Amino acid sequence: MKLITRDVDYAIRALCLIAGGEDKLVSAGELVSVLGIPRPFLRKNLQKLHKAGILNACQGHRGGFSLALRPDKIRVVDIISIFQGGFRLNECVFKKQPCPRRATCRLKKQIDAIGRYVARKLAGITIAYLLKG
Amino acid sequence: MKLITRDVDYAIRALCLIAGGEDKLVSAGELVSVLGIPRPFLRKNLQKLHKAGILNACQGHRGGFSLALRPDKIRVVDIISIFQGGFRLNECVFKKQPCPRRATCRLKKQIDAIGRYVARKLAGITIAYLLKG
DNA sequence: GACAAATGATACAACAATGGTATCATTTGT
DNA sequence: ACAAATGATACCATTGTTGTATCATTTGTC
Repeated sequence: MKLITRDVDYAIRALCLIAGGEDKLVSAGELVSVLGIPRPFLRKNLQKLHKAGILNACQGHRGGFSLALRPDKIRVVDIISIFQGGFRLNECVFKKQPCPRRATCRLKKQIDAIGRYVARKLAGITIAYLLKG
Repeated sequence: MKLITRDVDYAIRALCLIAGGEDKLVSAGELVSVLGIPRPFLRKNLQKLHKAGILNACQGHRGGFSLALRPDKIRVVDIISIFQGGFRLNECVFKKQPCPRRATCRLKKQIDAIGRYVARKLAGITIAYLLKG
């Protein structure tokens, strides 16, 4: 039950590095050598960030990636959404049926509230925030 | 990234029912017929709750389960711990190495704080609370 | 004591999610 | 033309979740 999975963690590290480059293009190769992360996995994940509109990509020789958004507009909750198809801590275990008992629905209400809190917190953490440490 | 998995959900429902029985023994069969849950799975999970000291079990004819603790002493966070071997929302993705970059550790601090908050909330939800809805 | 109804223990299996590989096509600076 | 980069896609290994199956043991009832 990890909040931050590997792909998300890698993505955040990569975004921090790319943000440090100040609009200079950063290639997957450079990121791999700095981060020590499996290259094909990182490449796949960078492509996802590109498709999601977080990164600009330039193909060809001397190509690479740069941020498509300002670092203070890139939020951890968005990265999680990209890699997990939306952020929810509280998917109902019973998708079809209505919850069989009231007690469980009372639980669901609490879990929903916790989920909203976590999402709000994760929306407050941006790449800019992580950089200025 | 579900906070409540099926086994935990089933366990909570079962505990609510058993708590309703007021120290009467409740058998797996009764729980199955009320909850509509796969019997062998429920049985396995009830055994876990027994080993964890949440349930008393009586073998033999007319046997079954009863609560080993008062309903206000059984917390959702404990049930999660039993089925997932401890509650943590924030396992470090890099177990061996220290976190390679400071930004990531700054993230970790935030995630840790969120994890503590969630654990505290889940410790506030007890079987007694769910029943008195 | 025999029997049936219950739990105890344990091993196995199907499925999905996570983490990672491999390959080939395409683009582009030199 | 060539090399260095990304784009697209398919595949694979490991792990966690969600069960199933089996047999042994206990115990109330006849």
